[in-house]
Amino acid sequence: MDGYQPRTRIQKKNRGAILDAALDVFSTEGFRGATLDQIATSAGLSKPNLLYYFASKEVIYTELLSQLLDTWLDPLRALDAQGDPVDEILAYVRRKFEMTREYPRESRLFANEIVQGAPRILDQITGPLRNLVDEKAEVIRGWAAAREIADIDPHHLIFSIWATTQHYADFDVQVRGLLAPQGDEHLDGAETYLVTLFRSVLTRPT
Amino acid sequence: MDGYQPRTRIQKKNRGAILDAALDVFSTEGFRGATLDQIATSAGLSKPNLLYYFASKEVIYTELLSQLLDTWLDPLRALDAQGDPVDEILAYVRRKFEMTREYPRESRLFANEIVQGAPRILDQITGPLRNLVDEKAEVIRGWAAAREIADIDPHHLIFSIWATTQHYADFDVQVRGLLAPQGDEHLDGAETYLVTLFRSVLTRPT
DNA sequence: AATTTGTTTGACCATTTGGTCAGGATCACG
DNA sequence: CGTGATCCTGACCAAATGGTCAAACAAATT
Repeated sequence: MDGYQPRTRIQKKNRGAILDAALDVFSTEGFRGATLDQIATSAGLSKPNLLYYFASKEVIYTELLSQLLDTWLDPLRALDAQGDPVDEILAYVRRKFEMTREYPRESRLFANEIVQGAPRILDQITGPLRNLVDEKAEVIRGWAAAREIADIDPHHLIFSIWATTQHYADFDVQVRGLLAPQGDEHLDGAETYLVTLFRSVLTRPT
Repeated sequence: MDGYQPRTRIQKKNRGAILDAALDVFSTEGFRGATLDQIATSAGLSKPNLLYYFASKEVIYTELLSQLLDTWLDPLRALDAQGDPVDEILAYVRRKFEMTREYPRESRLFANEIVQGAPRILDQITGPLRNLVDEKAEVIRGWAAAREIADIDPHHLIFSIWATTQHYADFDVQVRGLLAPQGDEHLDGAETYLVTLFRSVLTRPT
């Protein structure tokens, strides 16, 4: 997505620090809400110095987004048409959940972007994402047709997997507000519940 | 939440236009991303005129949020401990889905606020929302204990209902991008799917 | 050590933006 | 019709913000 290679050790360090700080700020403030000063300070740099490494605010943001999208699709890519249908889909649920657990900031960055109409990522959605989703939806449809899983719409199944897993990252503050004084333990309960939820609908008698 | 009563017909008209315009703008841009000029123009007023009706940007925003939260809770409030457990929960799913279908902008406004850490609504969440959720979760727990529904965690059930229904409003642009050239028809498929999903987990053999 | 290359900064700028204000226009009502 | 209340606007302001630039400073390289 971006041909840039850090040339020096300082570049590597500072670009990394900037992207990490930017992820913090963008994911909680959105693109417009974030300021270069915030990002710079959080990265331990001055604003002009930050702009020495990245040409503009926009460039930092799109860099983050494109880095993100790629790893974001990995769990779905790994869905194997040759495997056991129920196992494969439930394994996908688990991988997706692990992802939001491991990378909640990335999830929120993405959520911010989409909720606001995906102004800078729409082509990625109707392009690569759509291709992958259509491909895997076809696999799932095949399983349903062969009666290896219940007869359900693959796209809506995928949407519901995304929605339920990402919810714990994107709406984290609400979830914690409702479950306090629990800490992170609820995430284990969530995973168990979600696997049960999807196993139920996949294996439901028809 | 707000003791204001419009005194004249002009006030009624203009305050209404402002709130409607503000809902458009805030729900797609977030609080910081929205500008008073955008809202004023979209409402057909000048900026100073807008500020004649509302003291500040913040006031417009919080007015919207508090109006919203109240109606937002209605579907859950209607969950009746005396009714048939499965029917009650599935009816709740349908009501919640109707809500996001009818008020997608409100859903996105709320999503924006929560994703960004709920800075201006957190006390509403840990207060009224939490009370209601705890109350209804207790009802559901009772049904599960009486084996009238499967044994599942009520809170996670509620979260998954929220997540899946709101997904179609909050991630609307993504959903459409992946389902195009479909128009709004997918929403019927979504409702059918969601009812099936939750019926499956509620009635799953134990 | 000298020089080239890479890094950092303070000062600065133009634009955007939330908000103010004095005065003018319009409306409601006696 | 007159008058007080309501409504509206252009001009203005201070702060915030994305971004520039020349010059100082540090690292490598020879």
